[in-house]
Amino acid sequence: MNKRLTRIYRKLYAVFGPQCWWPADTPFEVMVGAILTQNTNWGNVEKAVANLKKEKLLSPRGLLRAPLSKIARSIRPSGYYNIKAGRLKEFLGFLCKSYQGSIKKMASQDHWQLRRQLLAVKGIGEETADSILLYSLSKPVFVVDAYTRRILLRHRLIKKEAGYQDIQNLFMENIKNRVKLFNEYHALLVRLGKEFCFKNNPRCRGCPLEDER
DNA sequence: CACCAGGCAAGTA
DNA sequence: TACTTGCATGGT
Repeated sequence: MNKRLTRIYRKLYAVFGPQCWWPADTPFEVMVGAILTQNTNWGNVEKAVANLKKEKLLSPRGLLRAPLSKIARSIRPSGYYNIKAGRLKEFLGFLCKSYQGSIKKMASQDHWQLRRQLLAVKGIGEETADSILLYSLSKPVFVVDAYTRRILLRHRLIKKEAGYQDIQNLFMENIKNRVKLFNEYHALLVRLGKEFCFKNNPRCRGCPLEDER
């Protein structure tokens, strides 16, 4: 157990409390949200998801049936809407071909195997795959995103050359392998990042980890 | 006006 | 392998 990572988690949890991620009504909604939130503000994703619900498109069958143009129109607020509409279709194609459109069948697959399959889908990279595994299917996989990298860099826990796998391994080899822990830890890092760790403007004033650096 | 947000793929050298 | 670029909306 890495003391530093454990201490940071305890401190964040003490300050912010449980984050209860992922904010969605169904596992499928989590998967769709994971694709829509790529390099995009979450508030815009919520608007897109609301549109999909309104159009009755937020289900495997709904998205499968709908033409690309209709999906694109619905998810417009989330940005990159043409790209993302295609990515949703790609994902649906995978879900149907490999698991007959059944989330349940998908969930019963070994998660490292499933991770490889997801990465083979055009439009699903490491963060999106891991978000689906952890937040939709409750698999013990740590999610790494831009905030995670930025925060670890500022605390000198990683080098700037560290890749996704390096960062994921750092967590998975040094904290307890629990879904609940992975879930809350990543969500807390995002929470911290949103409030105190901007790209070119680290707002250290008042940051709960001020004395950690 | 500039910059940012819970990335990814494709092109280039 | 290691950059670079396109994709796009909405908030600050």
